[in-house]
Amino acid sequence: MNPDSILKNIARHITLDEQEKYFFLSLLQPKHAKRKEIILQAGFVNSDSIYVNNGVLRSFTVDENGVEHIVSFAPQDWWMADLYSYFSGQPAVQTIEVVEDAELFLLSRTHQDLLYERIPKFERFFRILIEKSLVSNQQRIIDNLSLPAKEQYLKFCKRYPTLINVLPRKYIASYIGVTPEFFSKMVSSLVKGK
Amino acid sequence: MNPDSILKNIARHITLDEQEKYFFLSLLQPKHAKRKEIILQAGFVNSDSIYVNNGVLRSFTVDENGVEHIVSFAPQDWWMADLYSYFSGQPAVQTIEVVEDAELFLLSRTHQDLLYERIPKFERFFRILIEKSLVSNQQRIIDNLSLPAKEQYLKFCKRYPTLINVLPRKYIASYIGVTPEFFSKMVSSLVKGK
DNA sequence: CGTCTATTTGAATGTACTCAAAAGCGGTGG
DNA sequence: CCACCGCTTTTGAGTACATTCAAATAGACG
Repeated sequence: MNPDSILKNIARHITLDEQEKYFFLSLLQPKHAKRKEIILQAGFVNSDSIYVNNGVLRSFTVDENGVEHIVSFAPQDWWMADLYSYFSGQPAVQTIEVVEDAELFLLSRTHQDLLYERIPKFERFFRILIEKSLVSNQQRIIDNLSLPAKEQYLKFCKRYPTLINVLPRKYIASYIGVTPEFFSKMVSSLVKGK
Repeated sequence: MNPDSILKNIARHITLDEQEKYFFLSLLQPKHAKRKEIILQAGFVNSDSIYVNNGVLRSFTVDENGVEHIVSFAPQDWWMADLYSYFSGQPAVQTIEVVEDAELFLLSRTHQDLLYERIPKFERFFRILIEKSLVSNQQRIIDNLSLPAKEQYLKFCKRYPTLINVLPRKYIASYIGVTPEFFSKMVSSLVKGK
């Protein structure tokens, strides 16, 4: 499995020499995973940060009525985890599942701590990741409060153009927070004009 | 203005000696602010982290129809900022306003960087703060997707018991994402029994 | 006491949901 | 290659949740 992409991902924020690169890569656990495969099951502790080398993941919760709610998608070059569980050590509230066959790199919490110790720059790297997630989560909350479903969908299209034709529509519906039925009607009303 | 509370806040995550405490406090700018006062105006760059020594703040955005949407409240002992602006240096999307007369400590970005340099432990402190915000924001997104307005309100009551009788109801309505009119009907239907 | 703002109430409307059923689509095995 | 199965998407009717607009009522403060 080719680690070029993850090294490039890191190089965007911090600079590593050859030895550091090597050490970092030695901490990763590569994993191939097929569509529908569960990477993390809600209720279990999430002890890995997951990097998506290619493929697509989704994370979701299941409410008391058994309805799934998609929290986020992770396309190529994204990191994913149930951060609540990851930070607190408590059982995860989210499930992480493969949407499109994927090559992943797993970085365990233990290895991550080791990494911080040996190459403190990585503190900075992951801090920046977290900062960015926080900002984008906040923006999502704002959109949720401000925008009707239609506009949230349009925004989604702009933001994840590569995902629109890859994801089942019902996943997009769930992400936006509407039923698949309503989503279908909404999209067809958009196409027809207005 | 008494800095005991902010020192206790920090002591929850990192340990400081007397000299470090003194240095930290020297970087803070105390500020008294009255109800309705704007601490940060959307459109301007947010270059301070704001600690609420007492009183209450709110942050909100204004949509294209001029409707306010409350992103978060900061009661006593909380930190607040427009993190998008703070991290990126771009104009803020949120406005921060005083809800109850407040005593604040402002920590400028410059001073915060100085702090990181002189007392690296603070990197850890603020990283933990950000991690916690991220987790709670994610939980809010999940609630938004999963729960009807009624249950979101009940959850809000449990989570911020001290705020319920302090905040104007229309602020809580806005935070939850409903109109004040609907909120009023919803609450009275809850009181009457189901 | 009067003014300003927050809250409540009501009627009409719109947005989104539920349930049921039909239609589409992709893969698999005969 | 076609028929069937399982799953996704669409369609429609009826319903529930939430909004808008207008107006009345209640509170807070000078």
